[in-house]
Amino acid sequence: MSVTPLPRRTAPAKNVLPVRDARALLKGQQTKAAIVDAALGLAAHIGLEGLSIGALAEVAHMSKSGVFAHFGSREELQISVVREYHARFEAEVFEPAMQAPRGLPRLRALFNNWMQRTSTEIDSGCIYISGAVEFDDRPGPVRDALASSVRTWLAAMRRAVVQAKAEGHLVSDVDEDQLLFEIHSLILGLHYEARFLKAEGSISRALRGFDNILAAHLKPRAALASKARTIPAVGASLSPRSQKE
Amino acid sequence: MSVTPLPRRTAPAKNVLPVRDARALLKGQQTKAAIVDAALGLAAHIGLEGLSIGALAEVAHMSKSGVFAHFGSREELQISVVREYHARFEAEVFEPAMQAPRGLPRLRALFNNWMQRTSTEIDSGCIYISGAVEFDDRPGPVRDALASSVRTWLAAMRRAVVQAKAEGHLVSDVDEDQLLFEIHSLILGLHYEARFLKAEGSISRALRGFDNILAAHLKPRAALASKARTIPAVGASLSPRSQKE
DNA sequence: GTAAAAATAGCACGATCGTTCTTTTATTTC
DNA sequence: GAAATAAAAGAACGATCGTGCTATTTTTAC
Repeated sequence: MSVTPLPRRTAPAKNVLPVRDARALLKGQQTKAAIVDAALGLAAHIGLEGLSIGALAEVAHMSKSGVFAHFGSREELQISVVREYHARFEAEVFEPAMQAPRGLPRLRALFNNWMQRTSTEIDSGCIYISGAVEFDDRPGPVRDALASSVRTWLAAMRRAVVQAKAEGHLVSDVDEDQLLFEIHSLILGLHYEARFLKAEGSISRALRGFDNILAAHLKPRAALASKARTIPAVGASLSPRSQKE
Repeated sequence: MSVTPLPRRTAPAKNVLPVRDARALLKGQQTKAAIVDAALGLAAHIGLEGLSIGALAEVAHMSKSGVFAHFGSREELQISVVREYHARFEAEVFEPAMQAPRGLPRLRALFNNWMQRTSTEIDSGCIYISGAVEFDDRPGPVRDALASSVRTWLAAMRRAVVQAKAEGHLVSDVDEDQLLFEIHSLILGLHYEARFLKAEGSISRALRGFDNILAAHLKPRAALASKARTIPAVGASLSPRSQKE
């Protein structure tokens, strides 16, 4: 909500057009980021559709019009929230898992982070799940942004499955789309049980489900130690290019 | 929407208090049923939270206050919708499956009907899934009604698993809660892929997932033909009592 | 038929919604 | 510093929300 003001630039650039980088954001960009942050917290609880500019202005300690001016429309605000969620998902779920060695370990890491993000964390309402329900019958740019982000993430998971096959950790006749579907389903089951039914032990059921799925496709004695450990790439991104190497 | 008026009773009962049964509903009850029917159709598309009395009045060709008078509050309307969905779910998913012989066949039938209800049918937005997302952070009577219905249904599915074990179709060390979780997850995955991502082949992926789950727990050569086929109970209900026998 | 009762419509209320326009304040540029 | 510009606030709009109250119409009971 409150963003500590950054120190002013002591030596202003000589350019006619001011250089605005991450360290010296214009005031407007700072507050916009703060608004989106607050909006994300709100949307995690009441959904993208429940997000109202009035309520957002209140938690951001601003006027309605002050908030509105940054986006121009409620739809643009919702899209900004989706984009921000995408960025955080990438930074907190995808990137840390890229540190794990390629193949099964990385797939496990991705699944673990995904589980945590979906059910355990504070403000853990998952926009990708609640948004899917809110926008499955509602075409438009918000739905498009949401679907695009989800597909990007699912594609990343799919690549991890393909790699686990390539590394010889999984048998070669495994259907990656089927595996992806079953894994994704477990996450949805976890979210449902943990957040709505408030059931105990959902995490361990999801974990066991993951093991059950993989058990059917594990190479009997995979050359887990024989393969050289690849050094994880820095600055990994959800886009396929950087996960390639 | 339109309910064909029932023929008047030709011979009115002699009782002081009129006997009102299903064949001779008071006008009010008829229109209330019609309203709830329209509300269910609306809620299937835009969710229980998106349901507004004004929009409902419009599709029901009534005035706002005319609709409102039947429920007294929006919350009561939402609860009525949940109850109606419960009744239909029981009639269209549970009861037909009870015709199948106890054990694995019945479990399969339940899953098949569940899949169909969730993804295939017209107006197929599932209140149990959308409602879970809308009310996971919102305590109150609507959430309670929703959770109660879902738990009743999940308990029925669980009994079917237990029976499949008792019938010797599944190995005896199967964890029914784990199995139930994984099956439920498949339904959620199907709903997500089919309704939000508009993916092709979701049904067959869910079916294959179901087979994969069961494959790990199937009795090698179960006495499928040796067991006597039990005659299905008439008037089966989601409540455990009537499924017992 | 008539009288009682139930069902529905009509109207208005305060609140909140997203949005627009104008004015004031804060920040940047020089 | 002053001038130019960006950011935020303020006020108001038409719409819609759920809900209450009062008529009017329709259905019941006799």
